[in-house]
Amino acid sequence: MSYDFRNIEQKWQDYWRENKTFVAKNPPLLGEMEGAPKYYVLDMFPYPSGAGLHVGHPLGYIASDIYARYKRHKGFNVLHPQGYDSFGLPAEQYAIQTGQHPAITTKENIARYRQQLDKIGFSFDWSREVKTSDPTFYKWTQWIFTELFNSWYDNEADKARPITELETIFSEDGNAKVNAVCDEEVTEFTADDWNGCSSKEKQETLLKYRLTYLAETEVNWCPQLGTVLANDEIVNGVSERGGYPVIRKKMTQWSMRISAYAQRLIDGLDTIDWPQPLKDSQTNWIGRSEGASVTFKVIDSVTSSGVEKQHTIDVFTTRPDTIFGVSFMTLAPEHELVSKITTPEQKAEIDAYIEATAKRSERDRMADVKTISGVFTGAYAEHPFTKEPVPVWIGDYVLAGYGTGAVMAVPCGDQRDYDFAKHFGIDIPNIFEGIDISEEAFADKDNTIIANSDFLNGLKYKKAVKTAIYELEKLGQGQGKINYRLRDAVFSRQRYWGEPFPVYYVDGMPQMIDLKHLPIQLPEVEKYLPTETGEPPLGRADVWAWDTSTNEVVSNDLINHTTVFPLELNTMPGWAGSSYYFNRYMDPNNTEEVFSQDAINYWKEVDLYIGGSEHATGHLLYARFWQKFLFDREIVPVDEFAKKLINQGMILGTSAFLYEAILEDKDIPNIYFSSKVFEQDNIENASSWKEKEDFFKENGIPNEVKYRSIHIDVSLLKGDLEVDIENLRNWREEFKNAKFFCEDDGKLLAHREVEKMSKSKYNVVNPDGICEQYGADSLRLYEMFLGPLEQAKPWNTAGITGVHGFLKKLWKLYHSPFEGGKGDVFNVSDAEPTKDNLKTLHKTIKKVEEDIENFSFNTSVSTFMIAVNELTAQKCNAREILEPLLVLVSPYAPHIAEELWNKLGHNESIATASFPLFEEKHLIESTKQYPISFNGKMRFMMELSLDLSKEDIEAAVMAHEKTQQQLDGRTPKKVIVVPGKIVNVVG
RNA sequence: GCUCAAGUGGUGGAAUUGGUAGACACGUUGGAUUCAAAAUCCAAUGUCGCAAGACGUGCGGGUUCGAUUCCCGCCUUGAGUACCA
Repeated sequence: MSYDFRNIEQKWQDYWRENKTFVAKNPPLLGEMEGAPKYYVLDMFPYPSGAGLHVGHPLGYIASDIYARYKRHKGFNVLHPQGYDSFGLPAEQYAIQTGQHPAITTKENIARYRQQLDKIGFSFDWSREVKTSDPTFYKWTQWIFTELFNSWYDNEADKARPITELETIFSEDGNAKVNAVCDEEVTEFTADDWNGCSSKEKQETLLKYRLTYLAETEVNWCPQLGTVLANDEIVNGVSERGGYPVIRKKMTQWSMRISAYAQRLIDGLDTIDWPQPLKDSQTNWIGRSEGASVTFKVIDSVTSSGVEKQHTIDVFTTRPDTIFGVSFMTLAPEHELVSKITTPEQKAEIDAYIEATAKRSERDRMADVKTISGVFTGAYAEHPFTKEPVPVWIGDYVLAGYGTGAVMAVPCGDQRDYDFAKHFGIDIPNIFEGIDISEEAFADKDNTIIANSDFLNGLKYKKAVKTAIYELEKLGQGQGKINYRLRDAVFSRQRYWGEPFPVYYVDGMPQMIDLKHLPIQLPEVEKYLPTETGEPPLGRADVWAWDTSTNEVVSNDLINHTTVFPLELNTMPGWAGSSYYFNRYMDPNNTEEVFSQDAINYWKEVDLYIGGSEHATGHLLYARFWQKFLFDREIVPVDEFAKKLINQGMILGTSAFLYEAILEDKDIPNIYFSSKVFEQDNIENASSWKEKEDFFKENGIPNEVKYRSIHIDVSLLKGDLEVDIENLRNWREEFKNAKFFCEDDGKLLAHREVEKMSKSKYNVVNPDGICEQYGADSLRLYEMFLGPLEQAKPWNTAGITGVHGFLKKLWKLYHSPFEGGKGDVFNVSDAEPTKDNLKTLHKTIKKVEEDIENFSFNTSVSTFMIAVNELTAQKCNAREILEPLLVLVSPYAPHIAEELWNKLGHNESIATASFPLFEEKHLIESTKQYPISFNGKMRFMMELSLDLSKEDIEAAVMAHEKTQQQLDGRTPKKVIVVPGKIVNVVG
């Protein structure tokens, strides 16, 4: 009987499902897992796109599955769940185009994903499946939102606290003593002020403290998508999805006060085992910088509107030591003070500049960083120490969104200020001792000695900073400050296919709907576009009002603003559900709580999280934020959700291209060039090449033509390069009647390039086809064999024959009688294993165990191959060897392992078997002799076996032929003896 | 520009307390088997050289008896990030 992987794989996948082999147990129902340590292995759950899985998707899942299966063999109670991040834009876009409800598309896509995943033989506990778009799941997303709303951040305790405690403080002491993270413009009030406020006034004030709050914010608005985007959803100034332009726009939006957690998000990185590049990019994204805030008074504030008032400009600087180098100030064009301080003479010019900048998109502004532009406002500020007037400019190199949107410009110490000053002929005073600044600014902190700066003269950077801050504080015009780049996260999206907010509005103030009435389910709408009046899609719903007397969603017609109120029209962003789903897996079917305390205290956190690095500043940052919040509010027991994280590398596709002549005349058939003639004969530039001219003449092509390379589907290739012309003609219309300029042998060759695997590049390889042809075990082994898990690597299906051959050999090892048999009899005996058999087995145990613990899955596949080759050569059929070997292989190739395990007479799944114990004594081998390096000092190397005594080894060393030669009869001074190691013999 | 990671055969990649570089696999070539093909098996396969041998881990130095591995300086590629004051 040969290795019939199709039947074997189907059989065992059915078996696992029917026997609930991989269902994880929660306390108190642990059963035989009582007392076993827990281990939680998690994959980043997929977005179920319409395109289905390609071979790149399962890479991380296979790795985590191997680890999960290994941990089961090691006796752990393993939680290894899977689910779907099923809210998202593609389903909504599809709905807009087709009218199909996103829930239906999503359901279909999930079914397809599940089918594909099942074929690969993962040990997921599907009884714990979660879907973010499922009301039983988003009920808890809504609840966490209300918890955030009902919390504020206390800087003293450095944690989130219930908002009711803040109300108590306000009613007793006002807000003077409260040190909270809140909106900038909060004014001081006393207990009496507070108690005298109306309910609405109180709500307005509290909103400025809540961890999720409504605010008029400048947002990234994408008109084509009709929605707001978060910073991490924008790449190079255009939307990540679709690549549409993004503009700045003011809107009332829900925001999350993630900035309250900025420092803890940095500090927490030290406590978790995540890849350094990922930590770096989070640290970068949060962007902590230490410095000072400095207040400049505006002189003689007679403004264009004629009103006189003392204005001040606050700036943030990391270089307060350079304050005597200030020769001007720059405000962002959007700065609110600009209109107030501009002099009448400058008003026209300023207005023109602001208008010009506003028109430029974010992208233009970023692309064009070299051009220096700005306008003088006519106003002057007073230098805090010298009291000299400092001209105030506006310029678009200052960003409204960072710091205070204003800078004190020190041209001698900052290149941008320097360029600006040079361009507009502003003074560049030098405050650095012994530094020439005639060519460029001097920004090297370490070598700074301050000069021309009054009390700072002669000081080095660190001391000067301290002194400057001290002096500023004395004046009451500044203080030390830590600034973060991280902004609060906008939480509203103008979309249909997302979690609805559990929020209704009374008199314009948001009210939370209590947990017992959740979930608030998405209403039906007849179209998924924003309304004609620009409201989000939920504005189209007829039944979308909240009846506070019945606590039900009712028809909009009933809105009376006394008992029935309008509901929030926005929905939550994609990262809402993914920010806590890992906790929900611990107790996914709980209808009373998000998870029971028993469950969360048992599983605690994810032990191993595997996923792509593209989530570094999105999902992984938000999830850490929510976890810290839930920890503060004592809903979870740990404040980091994942102890260890691994980024699997991307699997790349090898795209195929043909060169196409760009023809304007529609009557001429399309012309495509084989890659070799095109590249080697340099067709693009060789205009007078005879053969090409003939070909062009024949086909009526003008000689001056431009070319481009176009993707063709990789499935159209025969072998590596050759294109199947017939199939190509049938593939797409443009090739039907095309002409092909081929190689001399008549072949049409494609040009290949490695790129990201994607449907639009026609380079995807589908895992289903691989499973069909080679089996899931081959796919699993091959994905691991390709290279290190973390590394990006191109896919090449051809190589899979290697691991497939290994599986066949493995099968044969258990079946084929070695002498003269037919090879179809199961042939495992109770014979004593030989020394060589034991050595091979234990070598393999050691290596495979080390490899799995180090996540070097690629090398253990080689180890298996070597083991099977050796055992075959040794004609080993001893059960004592072949049984543990299966356990080693089973995490990688579970189906074949189950089948052979079953044939060995086991009724239980191999998943319940223990990982074999490694015994060093079996690695004993006879003394191995290495070539010896000789360099006058006489040192020699030998690898010595373990079972020899010291005397034996010394005798072996002395008897060694080359040692004898090189010692030339002399006695060595020292013999370093370490059994099992290579040793030096010093002569 | 800044930060990080990585450079080893035709290809994917192995080897790090410094110790026979190229494991394992793909590909290629030759052979066996076959009417033929597929499949399978055997052999060869870093470069130059008939050979002996020499040279070889991006480049140039250094430490060492010995360097893919450690140190210094460069080059290249990839990823992330960017008027962040």
